[in-house]
Amino acid sequence: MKTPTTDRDPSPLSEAGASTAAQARFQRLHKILRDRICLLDYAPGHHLGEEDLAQEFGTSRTPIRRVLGWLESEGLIERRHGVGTIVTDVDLRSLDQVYRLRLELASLMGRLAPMRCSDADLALLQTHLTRCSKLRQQREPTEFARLNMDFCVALFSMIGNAPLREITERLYFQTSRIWLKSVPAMDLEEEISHFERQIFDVIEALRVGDHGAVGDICRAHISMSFNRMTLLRHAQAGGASLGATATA
Amino acid sequence: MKTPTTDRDPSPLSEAGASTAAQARFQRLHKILRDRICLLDYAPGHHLGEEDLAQEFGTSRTPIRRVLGWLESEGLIERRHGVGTIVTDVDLRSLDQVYRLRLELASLMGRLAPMRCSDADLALLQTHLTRCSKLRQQREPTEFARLNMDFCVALFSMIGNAPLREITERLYFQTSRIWLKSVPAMDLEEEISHFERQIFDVIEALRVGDHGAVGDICRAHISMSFNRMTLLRHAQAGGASLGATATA
DNA sequence: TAGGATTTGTGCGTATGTATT
DNA sequence: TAATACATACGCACAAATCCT
Repeated sequence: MKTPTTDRDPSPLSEAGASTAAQARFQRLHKILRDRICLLDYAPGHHLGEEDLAQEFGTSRTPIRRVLGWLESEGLIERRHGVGTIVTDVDLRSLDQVYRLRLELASLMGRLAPMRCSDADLALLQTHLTRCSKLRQQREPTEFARLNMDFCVALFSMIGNAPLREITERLYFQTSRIWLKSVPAMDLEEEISHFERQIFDVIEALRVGDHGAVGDICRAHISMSFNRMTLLRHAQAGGASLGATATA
Repeated sequence: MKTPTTDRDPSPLSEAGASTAAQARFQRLHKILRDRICLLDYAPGHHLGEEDLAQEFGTSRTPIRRVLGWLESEGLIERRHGVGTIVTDVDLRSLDQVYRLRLELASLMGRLAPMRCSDADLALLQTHLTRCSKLRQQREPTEFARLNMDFCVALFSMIGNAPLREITERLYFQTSRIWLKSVPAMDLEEEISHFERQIFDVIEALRVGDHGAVGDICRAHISMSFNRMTLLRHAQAGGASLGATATA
């Protein structure tokens, strides 16, 4: 009765509202720590002490350990007995395979099943477009990364195929830090323009009901973003200037 | 030095050997319980008591709870405070989305990255073919399901793209029970023939180095197996005979 | 409706493993 | 090399939640 039988709800995650207080706390702590990691508040290599977190959130170590176990399964942290819990490092080379897979999954986004898109969902995406316009003046990379995260989470939640939805979100959070890490050497103005265009195009595709196009748009932007960062890495390695022009 | 840098090892699972005793025990218990669930030794609805399992394996509840948490994230069990831990139910309708996704991922198996296939790997698949021939006489569904599991795990471990490898295996174990559950009303002889053909074709494709064909073969067999079970369900629902001929 | 039995979640002290001095 | 410091893993007792009588 609470959830449609065609939509399995395997994990204590899943955006479906938590029924118990314990599950609600789990989701809250998970989201907080995940965002801190993905927004580089906890940089790669940062040490996460169980005792410290327990004190900060007013619980014992036990619930903290549950959250850390989940973050470990998502590849965001690494725990070693006797050593500690540290935030995993991210770089383009090690996450190349994740990017290749994300490209293919993006194509399936709207084709495997129709997007679940209500008018309220479209309105939410519109607010993201508005936020993007405002951020153009501020030029704060972290806030821009947060907007990107909010938009992607909102969009992914519309994916009709439940397992594809979970996997897509999981892989997104595995790679999202790379962009923010690369920002200092990138053209922020150009990045904002690309992203604003993506939001606009996705909304347009959803409005006319072309769900397959949504996936194609996302795939194209993932691919281009990855290529921009790859070129950047080559430019840095080659000692070229960090200007707007990057030639091979 | 222990693992190539291009192959991330996020979870305490990952077939990579466990370095510590605790991780080895985790993997061992996880595999034992997972197999019991997927081979219907623990049928859907079966109650798993933490205290009982702790006693059986000679540990406290803590390591057991870690394993159960992982099995829950894989969708094989469900835990509820005050109620207990029960094995999830599986049926074709609720896992329809998983099947659709598995079809698409199968296509990517050998195309996203080359299969990692050594001579030893090929020899292992040959033993599966031999086991299949022997099982033809025995006609024991559970042993046949175990062979299918061993073959799939061996094949999936060759997938070059690491995240695709993990996801493919995860989704396989989410659906593997359905076949064994459907066996009593199916033509076992026909199922064995189909599977033997799949093993043979996969080995042939790997031998000639056509990695893309491996995925196509798997996709075709997943699709046909799903269709056979779907027809079976319709036949049962319609009250038709359970004979070999099933016409739409 | 209330109370007891059962089961998972939590809290905390201890054991074990690692790194550094 | 040995000892010390520190962090995670473990084991046990208690709390909270659910179900049945």
